[in-house]
Amino acid sequence: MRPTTKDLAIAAGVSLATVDRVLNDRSGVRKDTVARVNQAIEKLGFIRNLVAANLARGKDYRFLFLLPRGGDQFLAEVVARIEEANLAFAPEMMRAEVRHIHDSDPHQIANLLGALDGDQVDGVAIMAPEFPQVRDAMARLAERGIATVSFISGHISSAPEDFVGIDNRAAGATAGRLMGRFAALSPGKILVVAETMHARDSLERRLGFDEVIHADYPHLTVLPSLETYGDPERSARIIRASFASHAGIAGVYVLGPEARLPLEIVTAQPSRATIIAHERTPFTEAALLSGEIDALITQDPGHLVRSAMRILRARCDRREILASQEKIRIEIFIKENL
Amino acid sequence: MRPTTKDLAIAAGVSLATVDRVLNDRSGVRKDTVARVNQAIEKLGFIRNLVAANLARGKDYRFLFLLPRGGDQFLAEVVARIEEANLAFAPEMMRAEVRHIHDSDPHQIANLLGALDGDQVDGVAIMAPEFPQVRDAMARLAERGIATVSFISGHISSAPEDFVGIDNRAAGATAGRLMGRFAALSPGKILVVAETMHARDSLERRLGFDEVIHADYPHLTVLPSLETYGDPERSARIIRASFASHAGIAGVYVLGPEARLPLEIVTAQPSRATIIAHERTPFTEAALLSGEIDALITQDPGHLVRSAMRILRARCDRREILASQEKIRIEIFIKENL
DNA sequence: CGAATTTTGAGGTGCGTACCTCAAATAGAT
DNA sequence: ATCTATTTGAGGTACGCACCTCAAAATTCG
Repeated sequence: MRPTTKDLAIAAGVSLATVDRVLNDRSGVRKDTVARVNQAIEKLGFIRNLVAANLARGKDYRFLFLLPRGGDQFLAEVVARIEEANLAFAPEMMRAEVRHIHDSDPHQIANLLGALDGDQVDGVAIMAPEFPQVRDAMARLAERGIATVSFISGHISSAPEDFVGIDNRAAGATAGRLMGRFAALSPGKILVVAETMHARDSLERRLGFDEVIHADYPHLTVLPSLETYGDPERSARIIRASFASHAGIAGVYVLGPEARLPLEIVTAQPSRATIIAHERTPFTEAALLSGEIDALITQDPGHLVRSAMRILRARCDRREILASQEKIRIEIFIKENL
Repeated sequence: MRPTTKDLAIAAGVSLATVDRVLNDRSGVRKDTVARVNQAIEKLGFIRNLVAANLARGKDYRFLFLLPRGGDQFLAEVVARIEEANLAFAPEMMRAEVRHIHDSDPHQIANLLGALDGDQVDGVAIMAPEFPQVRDAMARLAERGIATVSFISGHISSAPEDFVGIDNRAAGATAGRLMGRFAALSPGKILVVAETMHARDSLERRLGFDEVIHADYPHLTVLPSLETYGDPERSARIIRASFASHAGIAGVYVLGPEARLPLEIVTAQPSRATIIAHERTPFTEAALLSGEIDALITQDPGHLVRSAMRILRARCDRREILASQEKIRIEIFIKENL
């Protein structure tokens, strides 16, 4: 049987009350007494029963996901996974809600974060670009005892366990390598399509992509990024124009999470270019199976969500996380392993 | 606040004892009373607090992993992940032990399973080939209230939630597709190396591999599988012989989880073949980074272990599992996304 | 040295459920 | 209607811990 607080008290020669004070680092215990209790913890291999602790505390964990407004399919997947996680984690007393933000308005985000009530929310996962104001607001939340993580995008410079997502540069490099290996050996041009290149994520992907292509596939020329701004007409115009003016387009790399728009236009072209896109959505999945696109670089939305919740919870409990479980992989999907 | 059993009792107009009987479906409750309680559950949206339930029951979950004897690096990874999972799941009162078996001796395995004591073990994850005796023994365990899952290999024909692992045919197909796309366009031969082709997993991988190559890359010829039997001398001999007798080997596909032996010999050959192997181990990882091999098809050992434990636990609690979390992915690693 | 302060102990209550006992109510059989 | 078997209720204890109070003990300070 696992040792309990009672065993600890006996072993340390103190009372239950003192053990309790040490465990929950409440004040009013002399340093050497603390040391004695900690020694007993070591010696007995005491593991605090979080289950019982949370029961006693009547604690439940309430988390908030701040996601950009706007409806790309990837985001929809994320939201669906949050719902799913709510079911899965309900027995463990965890709950998450989604709130949408304008991800280009740091002021609004900072305000929202500042207004959060520690009694209502235990942790926040924030998907937003890296604004100083947001960063500051997150720091202040931490001071008020509300846990935070950056989610999918932004603030990657922070410690790895403060960020739930992939290294976008590596993701771009992965795309680059696949493009290099999949595309024909003969010289050709690569079209890069993004919703916007203002997002740091897109820049990093492009960076990683270019790096690999330049280094190892000099016969391929990467064209300047096309930006769709999410506008169907603009997309159609600029992509068609590119195909028209550049003969020999060997590959298309669709950077952003919303691949549908560009893909519909690209696949309508007569060319037989290698196409690589990001994120697994019903649309990209179908396109991969039908052979319209060649590979998908993804991160698992379910994993992202659960990881964020587990990390937030570990923070609330001041517990270590299991790093290997929380590492988000850059996944490669082709038709066969979908 | 979430409704408790007390609220349920009031809402159903029965006592706590009766609610308890219904929840844990103990006998001694009339059908219509059961119905009344269930209605109250629906109406209040009662979610049973597993945390409190397990506390009250003083329950901990003790699982057993039956793994083949023998020391390939992949297996070592699995064992390491089990250790890790023990730490991570300790607060949730789950524990797992490893026991090694002779995976070619169904009799011994069946005996071992038959001798398991329901008071000592709550669930078993079994990694063994598909023997009828083992299957029967597993069925008998289920009758005695001990949960079972097939782990990584074997009994894939069972329901998906009885099997923790990947579809090896799809994994082979994935390898085939990558081989087809990575290897040069000119005709060439593909060497396939396995420890043994007696294992069903190997057969399925080969099957999937061949399927893709034959269908889409007719210029590639897949040679008969070489079997190393885990013997270094034999491996060296047969692999060198193959390289000597076949000019133009364009690719090497290493089937089994123990890639080290064949890889060391293959990479010593002067050829510049595309090399694809399975499983991520310190060795294959290094080989991928150094460029000696081109791609790795893997399943995440940590995920496998945690998934098995979560599934076993859900079975013990007679709970649904979250299928999307337990789906083991066929991962593709190249240098860039390692 | 005594007073003020800090540290510690003992004990209680509650979290939501499991599980047990004993008695009471109800149903079914004769 | 009487007896028996079944079903139900009331209440208690326990699980391991959090958190509270009050008093006793130890320590520090002037």
